[in-house]
Amino acid sequence: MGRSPCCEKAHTNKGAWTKEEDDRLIAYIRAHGEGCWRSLPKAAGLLRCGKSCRLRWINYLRPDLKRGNFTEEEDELIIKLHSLLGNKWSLIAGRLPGRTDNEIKNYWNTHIRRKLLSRGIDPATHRPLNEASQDVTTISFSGAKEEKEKINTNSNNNPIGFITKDEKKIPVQERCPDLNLDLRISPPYYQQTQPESFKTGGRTLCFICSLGVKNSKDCTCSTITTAAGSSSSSSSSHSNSNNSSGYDFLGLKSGILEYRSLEMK
DNA sequence: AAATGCAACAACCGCACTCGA
DNA sequence: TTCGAGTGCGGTTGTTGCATT
Repeated sequence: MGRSPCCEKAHTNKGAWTKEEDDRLIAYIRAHGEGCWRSLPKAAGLLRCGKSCRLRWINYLRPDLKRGNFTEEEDELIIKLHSLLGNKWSLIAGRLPGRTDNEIKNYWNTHIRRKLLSRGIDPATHRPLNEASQDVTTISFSGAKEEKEKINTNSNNNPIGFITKDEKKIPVQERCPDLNLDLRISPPYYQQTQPESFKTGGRTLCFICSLGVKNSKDCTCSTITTAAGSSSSSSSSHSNSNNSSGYDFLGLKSGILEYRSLEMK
């Protein structure tokens, strides 16, 4: 039993949008608001798939979009965020008002990658190119489960986590080359050493929450607060993450951009 | 002027996640 | 608890326009 198609492909237009289609979509969303993308095309009189309408609106027609070239500040911010978040374009876009994930992704692939390469930096690892092949232990958040399964699968044949390639055994170390946080695994020390700005109202935020991600399955606030002797829940940490004493991620509150949550558009 | 190569970006596709019945 | 619809995300492809030969 396969997945049902998102739309009836036989009667939908594809390719570039016409001015008339754009106008219809804008008019419909102005009148009825966003949402119900599947039923929108029919209601708006468009021969388009709902996903296509959503994409067109989000990436091109939304009134709050900032068109035009990226500034040098935006460039640097994207690089910093990419070094922290990897290819999480929607999260990166959440930090750049008026920019979309698609736009940033395209810009990264066409401009920034080359810019970093010309600086001698590997765009995937944000390390000097000549260091790229060195042993690096990285931590992945999103793919941790899958990677664990892969490793378990591999371990059926080689329990120490080696993969075989062209008769060579290569240690599996760089599991997420695009998210190199240059972190080291060590006993927790945040209780003593974390700067005050990393805490909210006396509570400590996990890394995920410090990024502004809400209700993430990767959130470890409860673990941390327990460890810190607090009885507060992770949600209370979340609710405090935007207050005046919240973590100033990348100095955004006081720096280039105003702090805003990473809630999706 | 025509052919070709390349960069930029809009759009598509498939998978994963969330949520309600 | 399960399942399906709806939606979001990231990777990839297709199209267009400009530069070069």
